[in-house]
Amino acid sequence: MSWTDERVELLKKMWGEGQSASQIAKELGGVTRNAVIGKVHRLGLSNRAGSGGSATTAKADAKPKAAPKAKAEPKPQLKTEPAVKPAPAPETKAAVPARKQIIPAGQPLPPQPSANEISPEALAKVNEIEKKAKKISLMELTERTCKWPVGDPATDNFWFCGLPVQQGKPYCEAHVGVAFQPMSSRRDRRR
DNA sequence: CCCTGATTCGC
DNA sequence: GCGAATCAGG
Repeated sequence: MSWTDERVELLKKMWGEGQSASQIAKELGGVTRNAVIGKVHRLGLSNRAGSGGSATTAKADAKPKAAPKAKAEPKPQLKTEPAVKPAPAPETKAAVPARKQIIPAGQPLPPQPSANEISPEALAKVNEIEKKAKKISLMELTERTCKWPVGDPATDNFWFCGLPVQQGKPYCEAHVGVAFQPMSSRRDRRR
């Protein structure tokens, strides 16, 4: 794969939007994130518009041989929020009323406050991965384990999914699928 | 361990 | 110019 105009365009666009190199690479296909980063640098747009913060940028030191070269080209651009809204994480749902079986083990209805319609596909997916779930305990939760609760916390039939989370999200892909619905999951019921 | 971007250097 | 390998930080 070569860097055609279109691919470069997409690269620029995504980079400008703050997408990570790996995401860009994935989107483009046929290239690794290294390639993307390399290209980004060659294009001279290494620094993104004053992003607040993360990035390990500006680090050219402690390296054996390296001529410090500062190449900063201010690139004006508007940054539009990608609309990544944090969703309420169920996490530690403490309060378990005296009632027994609140949640049928087979069908998790976690954080959704209001009745929420979840696409059947997503649900099916969840049920499937549920089998593969690592079924970890609260103590075993880490930043990278899916924190989707399954079962009744009041019983020992309770566990967390524990599969690898989707980066930046508290859940694995399948659970992200049901936790974050596009917005209107309603199939327009023709009326 | 997962991810990020940065840099170097052989091709 | 390209990008894998490597580095460095979170």
